[in-house]
Amino acid sequence: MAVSMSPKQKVYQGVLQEIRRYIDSNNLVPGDKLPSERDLSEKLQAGRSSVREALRAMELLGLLETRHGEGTFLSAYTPYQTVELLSSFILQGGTIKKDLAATKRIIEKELAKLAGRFLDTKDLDVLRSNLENTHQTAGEKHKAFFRHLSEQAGNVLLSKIWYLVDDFSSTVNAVYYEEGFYIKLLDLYKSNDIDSIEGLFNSKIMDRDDVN
Amino acid sequence: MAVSMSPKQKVYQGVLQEIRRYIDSNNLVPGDKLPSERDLSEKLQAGRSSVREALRAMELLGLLETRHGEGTFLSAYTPYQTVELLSSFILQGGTIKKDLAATKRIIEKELAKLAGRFLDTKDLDVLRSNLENTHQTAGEKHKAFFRHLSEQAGNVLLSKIWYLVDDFSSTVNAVYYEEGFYIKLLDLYKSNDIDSIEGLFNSKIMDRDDVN
DNA sequence: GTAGTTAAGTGGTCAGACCACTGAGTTGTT
DNA sequence: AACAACTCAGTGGTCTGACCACTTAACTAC
Repeated sequence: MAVSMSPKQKVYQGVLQEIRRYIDSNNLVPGDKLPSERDLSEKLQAGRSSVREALRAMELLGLLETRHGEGTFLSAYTPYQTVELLSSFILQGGTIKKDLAATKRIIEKELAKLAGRFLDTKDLDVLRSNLENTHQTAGEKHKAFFRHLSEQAGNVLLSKIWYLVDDFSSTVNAVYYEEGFYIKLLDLYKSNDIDSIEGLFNSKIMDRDDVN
Repeated sequence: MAVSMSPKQKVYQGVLQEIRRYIDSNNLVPGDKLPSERDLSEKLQAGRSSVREALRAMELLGLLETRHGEGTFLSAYTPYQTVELLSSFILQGGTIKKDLAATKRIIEKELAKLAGRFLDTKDLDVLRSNLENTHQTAGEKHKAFFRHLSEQAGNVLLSKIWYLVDDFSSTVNAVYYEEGFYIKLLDLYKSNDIDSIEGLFNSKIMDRDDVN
């Protein structure tokens, strides 16, 4: 366990850092292969079990994917397992819930404004037909709606943050806006009135929380 | 490895489920103690290392807390450390650099607006004297300024996100605004004109990037 | 050439051994 | 009796070495 560590950090946490550094310095992208567990164990001078603890944790977070007999691969962030696990621990505190909802709304507002500059008629059609889809719940529609917006916003970082916050938010409850909200937003897009988006999002609370 | 499992589920995932079920059926609340690793290992007929992989993963998610020599305890779910880890991964990648400044500005804007509702005269004095500190670079002043604001904003999650974005941003170049910007913001606070903050941040580009 | 076999590499899992830390009981001193 | 020091069982932290299961590619036999 020679992974450098200042205080009483656990070995697996040190391994976590090292793996992160490795990914960074080698410019690995999703799909790329990581060294084998035995390799890592030797290079980092840590037991294989410690290396595995780090890898398993990262796997659960959706950061990487392991294929038996093949190896461990960096994966695009797919939070499925995380969501599923976290969702069963919902009972907790109000502060977090409040922060999540507020932060999510802020980010969605800004994504909406950013995207507004790039949306064309086709995009608006997609968004509208998405709202009319009867096979989705309101929560799913919301997600699809803003996913599309985030793709058009031209700010990858903000989009990723949205994914993250939205994901965590989902573990608490499905948050979406009242139906008229999306319509109004589309109207603003159509009339190219980007400046009014701020006001729309700041208008009185219109969130809906699934009872869950 | 007798934890019931349909397909080729890994043992640690089965353990995860069982622990979840245990918590549920025993009505454990944050602070309660879980069975020891050896107990779980025996009860679930799984190797201790597998049990540990599950526990470590849950720990990383912030679902539980382990105290050396004492045991493993259920903890209140705080997504913040997870956010931190995931963010560090999200922040890797090429095109993101150019989004950093924009995202940072957005978050700072919202923090400024949120904090505006809570700032008192003393806070304003602190902020002002901070600007007049001659021992700091413009980048340091900026950081201190918004750190204070983030503390007053009352949204821990958004603050955390700011920290991360700001940190990463620092590794690229020091980003701050022109001196008049902060003064104007303080004036808006003094006159309690929160609504104009949006406009201030959206006004023409006035960022300064250190060449670094 | 193609099908089947083999071997190396890799993740999956387990058992057992120590170490380090905590807390409660035990002992010893005053 | 009160308090300090010690002891020890319980628990997490870590490592090692051993197998098993799966994948891939090289090799062999036809």
